[in-house]
Amino acid sequence: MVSALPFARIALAIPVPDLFDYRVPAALDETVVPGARVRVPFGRGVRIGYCIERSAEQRHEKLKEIEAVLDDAPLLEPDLLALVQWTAHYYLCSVGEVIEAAVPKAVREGKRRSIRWARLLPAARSFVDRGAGAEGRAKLLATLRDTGALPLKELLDRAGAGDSSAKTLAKRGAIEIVHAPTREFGGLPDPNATRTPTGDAPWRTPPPYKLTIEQRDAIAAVEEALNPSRFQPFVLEGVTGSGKTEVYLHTIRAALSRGKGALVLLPEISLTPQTVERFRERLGDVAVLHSLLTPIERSMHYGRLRQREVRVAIGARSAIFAPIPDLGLIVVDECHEESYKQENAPRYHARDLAVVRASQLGIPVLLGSATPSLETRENIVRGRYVCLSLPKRVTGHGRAEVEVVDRRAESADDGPPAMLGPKLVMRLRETVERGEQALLFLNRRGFARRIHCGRCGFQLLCNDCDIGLTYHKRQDRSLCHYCGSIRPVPTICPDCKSPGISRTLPGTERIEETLHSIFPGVEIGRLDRDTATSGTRMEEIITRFRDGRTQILVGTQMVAKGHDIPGVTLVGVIDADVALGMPDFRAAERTAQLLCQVAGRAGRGDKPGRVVIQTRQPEHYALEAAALQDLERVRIKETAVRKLLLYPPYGALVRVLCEDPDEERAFETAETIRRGIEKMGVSSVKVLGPAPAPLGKLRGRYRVHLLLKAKERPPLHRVASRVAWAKPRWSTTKVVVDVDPTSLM
DNA sequence: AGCACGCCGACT
DNA sequence: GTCGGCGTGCTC
Repeated sequence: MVSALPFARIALAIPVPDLFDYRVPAALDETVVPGARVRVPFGRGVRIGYCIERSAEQRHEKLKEIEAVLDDAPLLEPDLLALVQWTAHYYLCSVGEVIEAAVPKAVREGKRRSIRWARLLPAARSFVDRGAGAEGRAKLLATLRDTGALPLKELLDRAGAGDSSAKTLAKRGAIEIVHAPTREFGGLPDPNATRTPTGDAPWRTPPPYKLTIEQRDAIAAVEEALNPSRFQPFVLEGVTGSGKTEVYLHTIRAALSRGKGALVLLPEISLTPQTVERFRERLGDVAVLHSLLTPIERSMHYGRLRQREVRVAIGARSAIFAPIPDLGLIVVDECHEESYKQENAPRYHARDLAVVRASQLGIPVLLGSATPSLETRENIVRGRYVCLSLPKRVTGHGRAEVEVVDRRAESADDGPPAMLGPKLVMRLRETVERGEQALLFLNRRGFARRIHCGRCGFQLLCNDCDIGLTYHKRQDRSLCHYCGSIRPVPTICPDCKSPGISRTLPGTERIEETLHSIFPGVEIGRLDRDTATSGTRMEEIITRFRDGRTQILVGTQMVAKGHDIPGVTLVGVIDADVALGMPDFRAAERTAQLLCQVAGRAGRGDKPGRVVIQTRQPEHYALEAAALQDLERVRIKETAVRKLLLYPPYGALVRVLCEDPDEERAFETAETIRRGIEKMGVSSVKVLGPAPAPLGKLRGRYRVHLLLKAKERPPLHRVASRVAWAKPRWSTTKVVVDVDPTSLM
């Protein structure tokens, strides 16, 4: 008997800082252990919670008793329990809230419709039986030979054998027993799937090409941290096509061959069937966790990982909490991607949690990107992260030639500039005439971003949001890109009754139309949220482009990030100033990253690529950096400003957002919070605001924010914690505390 | 977060 | 008269 502490501290999915204490009845004394899922009385109902620790001290008058423990074994292993607690503390939310985000709903609610299946293994063919009980085993095998796989219970019934026969067969390698959903939920995932190889870990299919020296060096560096295992973050820096994935695959295999599991994080957007297939092809069975899974499928993958039936998990943000026993390696691909930051509670950053989880476990973590963030770069400079570079493109072609076009010069003579300037049109024409393909990027969808009166200046705005409506021509309607509300477009100005309604600031829809008129007969494609309405639609558009049917493809972020869009000989950036003009201290960095990413699509096969970037600020360092494909320039340029203003990576940032349908209340709340902070007298924490957020109103709620900055994190965390757990004066006001915000909108 | 209690306005 | 709006407080 280990401990018999009389109480247990339970995490519930309620946004209060404290755990809830309960008395542990004698019957449950041995099963209420940290990580156990329990049912407890709460208020006048019951709830599911998680034991965080046992305790000796009664810190509450009247304690209720735990009603039941809901699983045979604790649901959360010690490693995840530690991660979940760290997350709650750091991001200022309750442990229960983190668990709610970490564990699939169907698992939390115990809806695991998974059963034990028996499946025939190849070894059964050459299986020679001997010893006692051979008869039962033979019957069992014969039954299984007809079907390949059966639910264990059904198999035993049909064969009239006991489950000890099955156990023996499993031990001798003739069959295996795996957890999988019941037949009505899809049965075994793939009866013929190869299990993730362990032991000698042979490739399921061999590598497609010989590794470069840089790849081999990178793999060796990670392997060195794998054996013996130690905490070490690595940054794998390399452009698209430089062979990052091959490094992931080799290092994962190295982890597997040491009996360890591996976790791969990808941005949701690049978690496509092709990517997943690539991992499956080489590694065998992997658990895939993405947003389109049904609850039961999620639950199934969760169970298979927990049972060690699969040793590799691939998933988006929330997969950072995947239950992988003996985790040996974490990979975060495209680690600069902002989609790793969750934009609602718990507002964690999966890339940062990956480093935390690796540190807690004492294992290496591999952060891959062509354009690592300044935070990551700074960690390299400070020697915390080891940088591994893959400079060359495996596929051969060299760096693209980048032309930065000054749109002010182009438009000097004849009136307002066309979105497609003469230089870009010329390059497009050359490309089309050569029968090659071009990719055009504009970070603005719809036909026109601004609908306004040419006479009095009236602009059509959203009723609920502080933003102008965008005209969409195909639907002939205007819509709000934040709340999605739709309105008809007036033909006369509602203000001055003049008939001159203008639609300016062209988006991708408009560009597509213009291209049709400039290049009649040429197939033009468009890839944005309006055309790629589903995964299938998106694949269709990309496939048409890959096949060469589409000659020019226009698109938003979608053409820059993720998605397997092939290289082209011309990449055009229609308006680099869109990203540069964002009201955010990261605007320059983001612009440079984005431009480098689109430019990275230029060059195909042995044909060199050409990039044309249109801008009104050609002298801006973000554009210089993009032209030279050198993000280090951005880091060096930004250093002074960010140091001075205490912005990351030279300071820690917390954003406090106050929302209320009443503007006055939103502002008052922010003001009260500011005064409260000042009263704390923590001089090292600087408070900016209250100020209206850049999106001053969203979905009918006014938004006022504060920005808290500090050179050192601990005092900032203390202040932020006070703010996070204080109750606002009005029940209609929502106060959001965002630690390490990525968006300041 | 839920959920109940409680206190004021406009309906059968 | 009461139905229901949401503002307030509590949950171990």
